[in-house]
Amino acid sequence: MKKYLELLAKNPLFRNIKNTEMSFLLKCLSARIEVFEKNSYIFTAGEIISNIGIVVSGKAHIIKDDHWGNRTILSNLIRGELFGEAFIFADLEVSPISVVAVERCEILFLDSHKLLTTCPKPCLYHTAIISNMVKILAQKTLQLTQKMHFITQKKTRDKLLNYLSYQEVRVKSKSFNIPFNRQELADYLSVERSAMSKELCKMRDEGILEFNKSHFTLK
Amino acid sequence: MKKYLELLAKNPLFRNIKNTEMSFLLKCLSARIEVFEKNSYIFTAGEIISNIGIVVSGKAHIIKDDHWGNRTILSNLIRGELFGEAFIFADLEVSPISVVAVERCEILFLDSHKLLTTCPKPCLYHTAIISNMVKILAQKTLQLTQKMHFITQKKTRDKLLNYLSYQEVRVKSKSFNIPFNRQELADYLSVERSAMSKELCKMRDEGILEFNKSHFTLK
DNA sequence: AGAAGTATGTTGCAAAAACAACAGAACTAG
DNA sequence: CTAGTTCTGTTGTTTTTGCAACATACTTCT
Repeated sequence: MKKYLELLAKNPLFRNIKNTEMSFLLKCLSARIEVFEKNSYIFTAGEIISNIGIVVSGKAHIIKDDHWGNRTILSNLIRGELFGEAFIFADLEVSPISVVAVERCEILFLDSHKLLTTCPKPCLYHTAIISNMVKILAQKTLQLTQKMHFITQKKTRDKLLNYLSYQEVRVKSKSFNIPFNRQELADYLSVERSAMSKELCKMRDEGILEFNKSHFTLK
Repeated sequence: MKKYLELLAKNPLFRNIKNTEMSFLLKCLSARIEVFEKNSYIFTAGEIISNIGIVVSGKAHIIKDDHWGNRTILSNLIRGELFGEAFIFADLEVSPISVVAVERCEILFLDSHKLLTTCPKPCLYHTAIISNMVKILAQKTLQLTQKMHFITQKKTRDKLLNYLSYQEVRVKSKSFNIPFNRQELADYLSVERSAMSKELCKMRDEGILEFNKSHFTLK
C-alpha cells in the first residue's frame, strides 16, 4: 500500500488530510488494492455496491449495456479518478452501471460503509472527506452536463464538433489526443461508428480538422 | 419568510436541523424569496452565480439553448428542488445553463458564499448542510445518468419507451402524468416534436400505450 | 361567446443516420 | 516473419429523423 501513498495524498478526496495521517486513514477505510486485466469487469451492473473505487493505474470506462447489446460509455476514468461514489451516497443498493478495465488496472477500494458512518470517536478526516466529496460530486455533475451537451446535438457532425472543441478548450491547444479509439468515441457520443468515421473524413476533406489515430488537430 | 418554514424544514438540504433553528439559519444564509412570472429567466447562462435556488412553489426547467436556437431541457424542477448547487460547489464562476420559470414561481435564494465558508464560530448547521449536500448531489448524478440512458438511445421510439417505462417504475403504476407537454418532452429527449408525435401515435395504434395530453398509460 | 393564441397531430419531402458487409492497414502473439 | 486479430475507412441500401407547412382541437382572455 505504501507505494500508492504519494498518489493518494494528491487525490482530491484526501485534500486537507496530512500525509502523515494517510496511512492510518486508509487502514480505517479498509483500503485494498486489486488488479484487473484488460477487458475485465471491475463492477457489474446489478451487483451490490460495497466499495468506492479509485483508479490507481490504468484506464477504465463506466459503461451501460442495454438489452440489445448496445454499449454507452458514460465516462472515461483515468488515474486518480473515483467511481461508485454517487451510488454509495445516494444509498443505492445495486449498481445501475458497469465499470470495465480498458487496459490493465490497479484499483483501490474503500469500504463504503466505513465512509458513510462516522468513526466511534469524532473523526476529523471523515468530515474532511465529506467536504471533498461535495466538490467531487459537483464536478461530476458538471462533467455529465457537459457530456449531455454533446449528445443532445442532433447531427453527428455537431456532436463531434462540440466534443472536439471542448477538448481544444480543455487542453488549450488546437492539437490533442483523445482517450478513445473510433468505436469508443462512437459509443461515447452514441452514434454509429461507420457513420461517424464517414463524417470525420468528410470534415477532414473540408479542411476543418486533421487526425491520425486518436490525435486530432482543429483548424 | 415564516410561511415557508414548514416546507423548508422538510427539505433534504435541512435534514437533521431542528425546526427551531431554521429561522436563525435562514437569516445566517441571507435567505430571500423572489417571485418569477411564467417564462421569465431565474438564472441566465453566462451570469455570475452567487446563489443557490430552491423552488418554493411553481415549476421551472434547467435548460441550455445553443447557438442555433435549439433548446435542451436538462431537468425539470418541482417544488422543493434545488438548482445551482453543482456550480457553486465546483467553484464555477458563471453559469453554463439557464433556469426558466415554466409557471409562476417562488424561489428561495441562499447566499452561496455564506454556504461555502464556515461561520466564525464553529457552526453545526453548516456541517449538517454539507452532509446533506453530498446526498443531494449524488442523487442528481443518478438522475443525470438516468436521463443519459434515455437520450443515448438511437431511435425516438426507444427514447420514449425508456422514458415512459422509467416513469412507470417510478410511480409504480402503468398510468401516470408526465411533467411536460409535447414540445417540452421533445426538448427533454432531444428529438423533433413532430417526429415524436408521429412515433407516439404509431405506438398508440399498435396498442403499446394510450395517452391523453400529458397522461399516459402503458399496456 | 368570440377571437387570438397555443398545443397537438398530420403529411410529404429531403437529409441524415443506422446497418451490413467488406477491404486494407496496423497491431499482436507465437 | 507470419497468421490471426483488431482497427479504420468505404460503399450501398434501408430506415429513421428533421424540417416545413398546415389543420384541428383546446385554452385563455376580454
